[in-house]
Formats: sequence, C-alpha cells, structure tokens
Amino acid sequence: MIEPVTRAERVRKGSSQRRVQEKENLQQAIMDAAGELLLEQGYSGFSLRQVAERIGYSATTIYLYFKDKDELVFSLIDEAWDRFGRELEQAAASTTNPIEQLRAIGHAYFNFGLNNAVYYQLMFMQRSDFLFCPKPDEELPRIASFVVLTNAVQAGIEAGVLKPGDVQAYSLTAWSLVHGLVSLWISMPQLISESVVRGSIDTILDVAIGGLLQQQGSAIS
Amino acid sequence: MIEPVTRAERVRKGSSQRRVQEKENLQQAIMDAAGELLLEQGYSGFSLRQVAERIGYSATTIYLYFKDKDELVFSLIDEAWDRFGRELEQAAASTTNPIEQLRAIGHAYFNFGLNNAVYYQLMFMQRSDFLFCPKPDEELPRIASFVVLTNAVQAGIEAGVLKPGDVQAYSLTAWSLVHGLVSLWISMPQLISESVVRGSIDTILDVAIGGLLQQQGSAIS
Amino acid sequence: MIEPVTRAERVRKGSSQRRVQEKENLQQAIMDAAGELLLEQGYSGFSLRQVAERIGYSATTIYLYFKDKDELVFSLIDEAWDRFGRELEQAAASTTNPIEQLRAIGHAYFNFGLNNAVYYQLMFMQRSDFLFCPKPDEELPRIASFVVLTNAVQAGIEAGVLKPGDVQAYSLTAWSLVHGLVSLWISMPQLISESVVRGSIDTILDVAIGGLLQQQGSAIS
Amino acid sequence: MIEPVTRAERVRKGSSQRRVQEKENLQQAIMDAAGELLLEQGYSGFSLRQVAERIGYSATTIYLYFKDKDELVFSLIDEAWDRFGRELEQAAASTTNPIEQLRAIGHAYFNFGLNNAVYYQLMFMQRSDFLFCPKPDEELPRIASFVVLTNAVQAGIEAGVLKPGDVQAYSLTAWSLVHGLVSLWISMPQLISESVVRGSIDTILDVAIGGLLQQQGSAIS
DNA sequence: TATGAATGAGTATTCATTCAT
DNA sequence: AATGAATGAATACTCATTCAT
Repeated sequence: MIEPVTRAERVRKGSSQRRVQEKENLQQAIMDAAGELLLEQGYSGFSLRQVAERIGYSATTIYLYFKDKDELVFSLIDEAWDRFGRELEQAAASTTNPIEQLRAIGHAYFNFGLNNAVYYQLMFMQRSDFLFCPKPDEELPRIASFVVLTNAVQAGIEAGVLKPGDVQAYSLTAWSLVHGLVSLWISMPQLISESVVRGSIDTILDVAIGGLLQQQGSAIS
Repeated sequence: MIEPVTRAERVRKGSSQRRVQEKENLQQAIMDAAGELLLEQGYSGFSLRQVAERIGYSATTIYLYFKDKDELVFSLIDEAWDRFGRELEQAAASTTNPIEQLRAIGHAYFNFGLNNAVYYQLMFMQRSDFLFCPKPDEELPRIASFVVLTNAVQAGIEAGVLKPGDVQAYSLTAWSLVHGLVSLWISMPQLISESVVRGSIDTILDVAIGGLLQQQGSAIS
Repeated sequence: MIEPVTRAERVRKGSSQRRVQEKENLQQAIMDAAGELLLEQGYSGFSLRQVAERIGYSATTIYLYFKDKDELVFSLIDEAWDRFGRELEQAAASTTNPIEQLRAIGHAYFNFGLNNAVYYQLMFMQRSDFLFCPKPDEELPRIASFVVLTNAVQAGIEAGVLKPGDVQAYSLTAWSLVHGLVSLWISMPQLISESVVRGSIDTILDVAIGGLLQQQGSAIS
Repeated sequence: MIEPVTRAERVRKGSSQRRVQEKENLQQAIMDAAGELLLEQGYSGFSLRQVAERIGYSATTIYLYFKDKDELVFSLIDEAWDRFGRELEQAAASTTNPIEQLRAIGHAYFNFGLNNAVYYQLMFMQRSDFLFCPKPDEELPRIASFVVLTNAVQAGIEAGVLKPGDVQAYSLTAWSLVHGLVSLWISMPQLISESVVRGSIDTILDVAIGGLLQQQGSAIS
C-alpha cells in the first residue's frame, strides 16, 4: 500500500530513473566520443567542439558535464586508471612467487598498453602531469598504484631470487623496459606490427627479469 | 599591465638586434630560433609567428626557406638525426668488443636523449612519423641509422657472448629499455631527477646486457 | 590545478548549505546573493548563473522571481533607493535650520555613497537609466525623491540665508559636488583613500554651502 | 641629379609613402570606429568583432594594429588625454590672474567633458585604472597632468585671493565639483539637457570659487 | 515551486597561410 | 630576398534564456 500506486506516480518514478541513466549516458557518451576523437586526431587535434559535434549536442552542453577541457581529459585518464590499476592488482594477486608475479605484472602492463593505446598515451605520455595530482577526494595520486610493482620487486629481493639492490632502481628499470616497448609501438606502429610486439613480450620480460636474477637460467626455465 | 607593443613593433625590435649578425645564414637562424622556442614553449605552443618574431624577420620570410611548418620541423629533426647518428657511430667505432660496443651505444643514446630532450621528444615521441619518410633526395629513412645497433647485437651473437636468438628481437629489447628510461624522464621529470637518471644508466645497461649474456656476471665484471 | 567540480556539483554543494535557512524568502536570498556578487565581481562580471550557484538553486529558479536579469538589477536598485531615500529624509527632518539641513543632507548622501559603494555605483553610474523608469505600480520615478534637496534649498533662499537664485541650479550644484566626490572615490580608490574622503566631507560641504551663502563666514562658524 | 629620377623610383617612393599613410589611416579608422561603437553600445557592449565589422576588415586585422582589446582602449584614452591635457594647459596659459585661471580651467574641463562624453567616460569613469599606468616610454602617469589645477590653486593661495588651506584638498574639491556635473550629465542625459548644463557652468564655477575666496563677492564681480 | 537539459549567440585570441609588391 | 597586409578557420569558454517536466 505504501508503494507508489497511481500510474502517474509510477510514470514519474520511471522517468526520473531514465533521466539519471540518460544523464550518465550522455556523460559517458561524451567520454566515448572523446576517446574516439583522440584516437583519430591525436591529443593536439582534440577539441571540445568536435566532441560535441560527434555526439550531436551543442558545444555548450559538454560544460554541463565537465567543468572544462582538462576535466574531461582528467576523467578519461581516471577511468583508464581504474581499469589499469585493477588489472595490475589482479596480476599481482594471481601468484605468490615473486618472479611469476613480476612476469604477470609485466604482461598485464603490456596488455593494457596495447589494448588501450589512446589512454596509455594520455596517461603516460601526453598528460603525465595528471599522474601526480590526486583526485579531489583522495589522498594519493594515481602514480601511487605502482606500489604493486615495487612490492613485487621487494619480495623478490627478500626471497633471495633477485639480486640484492635498490628496490626503486630495480623497479624503475623494469618499468622503463615495459614502458619503452609499449611507447615505441604506440609512437611508431609502422615500425613493429602489433603481432610482433605481442610476440616480443615474453622475450623482453625474460631479458629484464633475467637481468635481475640471482641465478641465471631460472627465469627461462 | 599595459605594454602597448604591437607585434609589428616587437618584430622591429628583434630585427635591429639580430639582423646583421645572422643575415648570411637565415635558414640556420630560423632553425635555431625554432629550437629555442620548442625548448621554452613545447611542441604544442610552437608557432611560426613566434619564430619569426624572435629572429626579427617577418613571418612570411620563413616561407622562403621552408615550404610550411612541417618542413621546418622536419628540418629540425633531420639536423638532430645527423648529430644523433654521428654519436651512435662514434660509440660503435670506439671498440670492437661487442659487449663494450653495446654499452657504448647505450651510453651514447642516453646522453643524446638527456642532452637534447627537446629534439629527442620530437624525433621519437611527437613526430615519429618523420622517422619513416626519407628526405627528398635520399633513399633510406632516418630509422635506418639504427643499423649500428643491430650490427652490434649481431656481432655479439656471432661472437658467442650473447645468447643465440633473433637479432631484431634483441635489438628491439635493448632499444625499448633505453627509450623507456629516456622517455619516462622526459615525460615525467617530476618523477626522477636528471641526476638520478644519469646515475641509473649503468645499472640499467647492466641489467639489459646481463639479460642477454651467455654467461651471467661478465657484463658487470 | 584540477578541481573536478561540475557546475551541477557546485550548485548542489551550495544547496545543502543554504537551502534550509533561506527557503522562506527566496526572493530576498537572490537579491542578497546578487549584492554580494556585485561587490566581489563588479557589475560587468555579474551573472545570473553565479547568483544561482551561490544560493544553491538552479539558474532557472531565478526566473520564477524575476522576469530577467534587468528586473533583478532593478530590484536591487529599488531596494537601495528605499534605504537611500529614507536616510535623506531622516537627515532633512533632523533640523529646521535650512543651512543645517543642507549640511545634514550632504552628510547623509556621502555616508550612503561610501557605505554602499556597489549600490551607489549601480544607481547613479552604471544603471542610471532606471532612475527615470518608475516602478510598475507607482507614478513617480525614483529620482523624484530628490525633492528633499530642492526643498531645503528653496527654504534656504526663502529664509534669506542663501543667495537668491534658481532653485534647480543651486540644487544641481550641490548634488554635483557631493556626487563628484563620491564617484571620484568609487572610480579611483587608488587616488584617495576612504579615510581621506571621509575627512574631506566637511571641508567640501563648507565650500559648497559657503559658495551659496548670503553672508560669508556663517557656514563655518 | 641625386633626386630620385626614374619614374619607377618615384612611383616606389610614392607608394611607400601611401603605404605608411594608409597604415596610419587604418589604425585611425579602427580607433574612430571604436569610438563610434562606444558611443552607441557603451563600454560593456563593445567588442573587437564589431569594430572590425564596422570598418569592413576581419577581426584578425585589428590585432595587426593593436596587441589586444585593452591596448586599443588604452590608445583611445591616450589620444583623448593628449587633447584634454592640451586644452587644460591652454586654459591655464590664457591668464595670470589665479581666479581667472581657475575659472578658465574649469571651463576647459567642462567643455572637454561635454564635447567628448565617450572619452571622458572612458578616462574617468570606466577605465580610470589607466590613469595610473604610464605609457611605456614615459615616466608620469596621465593623472600627473592635473598639476595645472594644483598650480592654479597654489598660486591663488599664495596671492592671497583664496583662503589659506590645503592645496590638495582645495584641488580635490574643485575637481569633485566639475567632475560631478559632467558625470551626472553623462550618466543621466535625461536629467538635464546639454543646454542646461552648459548654462549652469558659470553658476557652478561661481559657487565653487566663491566658496574658496578670501573675500566674498570678488568672484562674481 | 523548482529544476535539469539544452542551446545559440557571443567573447577574445591565435595560427598557418597567401598574395601583391 | 623580403615584407606588410590581410584573412578564414579554429579554440576554449561564458552567458542569458527557454522548455518540458
């Protein structure tokens, strides 16, 4: 009896639900269009006007959903980081063997980069300034998510499978290598086909991890 | 607050300062100014008008020496490649020991990147499309210069000091690693100070070469 | 750098803060917020959207209380005129001596201007067009309130303490002088500090009234 | 013989002369159009686009002659100050009698304001911030021109015709009065017709000067 | 009563480029 | 060889206002 009974009330409720959903839809639609545009035009040729055009709304409308251009870009990056961070964590959680963990993290990183080239570019190459500015309600900047990597390296050293050394330096080395490959491919897709890159991942991880191993050979075994 | 200088006036001012000394080689003067501007403003905030202003010539004049903006950028990149290629070759020529050679090449690459961040960025990150378009009167695109790297890897494998394997894949691995570090630093100078990067070079090369070695340990010895 | 707050979010925030307390008199709340905003941003940087944001209502809501922007501004001015007129009348009523009356009116005028710079500016400098358009249900435009001044001048002449002459011209002279000082101070606060202005009031009134006196000296005595 | 003889040379010379002149013409044309527009639309509704439209050039062209909107406005004000300053000085130079001088200056001030309402408004009411920022190549800000007024007051006091007192305060009083009348008329032309204002000038100056006189009566005689 | 969604018109400014000279 | 003049297209952003609900 306390449920909304009148038809009018039910209609109103449905309407407001649809509203919310549509609103989210438009916000998401803007972000999707922005993603497409970034893919096609690159970051420098990316304008709010074109985004608006693409979704069939006036340019002004975008400002109803995003404070300004930067906020739209930030949202794109943020969304990507959510996925990225999740994938890294899943990879890290997939095993307790430090070496396996490093390899899994490396794979996850690679895969994210290859499957989300536009966003990877945004996150690490074009707007890396956002890496260091935390979201309004959060404490840590996004870059802090990299702790999964340093943790794995630390564990490897403590377990005695990696050569003793500076955790930060080792992590940086590992990051450099994977970032290097991903970004080379993104910047110069003509150079190496995606399939070649995907095929190189294991070799490269072998080399990287091999270079850090206490005892050579175990990485490849 | 008010600095009532028309662009025309600013040009005129730059004019009287620079004109005489550089008249003979205006083309080079343009490129130099462009380089400075890139350094100060970055690639996205780089405009022909400002270049012209800086050298004290009219914007139109630039078109007498370069077909359009792209051609000027291409020339900058080209000039940088001349230096870059030369430095790599010198490094390669400094020794016949393949391992030493790889290390030397790696160092040369790093140094170029750190000392010419603006140009490195242009060459490998922002306008890498130019890597594959040869100069009008030449056959090979610039990317071909990387033969020094593949040669060294090849020699290492043949000499039995590197593990047998695909030369291209090994070279790509090596390149990824050095590019990764350089480009990380360029994109995120907040992350790692230049001095830290310079200090990391040897470690990183050790790991990379160590990962490729037939017998572990010899890289560091 | 990044403050990812959509306008909608900002509105919602303001909303929860203010809503309750002001709900009953939204019209007044709008006007108060508008006044604050005028003070902070000046007339040119004064927008309905910001007013709405400030009170935590949607911009549309303002249109329920005011036909358009102009009507809101008109209301502000009108409210100010109520205070202004009342203060002038009180001053006029404070004494029956015409000279004293003129002096009191002058003081009241000055004080209003200095204490309500934003409104004074609106009333007499930026939107003086409103001075001559009466409120919908009234006959006389606001400017008619100045009758207190002309009355005082008239009384002074009739009492023989002011030189005989045209009442309108004398009134205009007096008004010019006080308006001149107030508006100079409002337009160029750098020129004369508020304290200097406040200190000059008496001197200036002396001169003005002295210039109108039948017998010199009595104004200062 | 050393004169340019060839027809070509003469043509070229004429051409370059015409060029310069045309350039100045366009600059002046922009300023004239801006003045008109200000008169019609007021300062707040004054846009570069409309100025451009009015002279039949693209909006971009204005930027060839003025760095930005502010510089155009500054130029307008500056030009007006040249005329204004000159007229004040001429008035001051027209007599050596301090009282006459004050009256002449007052008249000149009034006349300038009435004949150049748009510019007066700009100078003293809308962009009075410019009063305090000197031109790039000059030391004193425009406001310094008011020295003619303080000089006259000073002379009057020293000659014993004005009551002893603070020169700055007296000058401010005088300025307030004339500014008051001019700005009242500019803000509310409906209030007093131009002819009435012109007719009031003498009365007002009489009162002002009368209020400052040592011995009453002499101002009017 | 209140609002969310949307927009068209407008702003200043910058840029690469062209053309006649 | 060099330039002055000019422009069209673009950009981010803001605002007052409307309409359906």
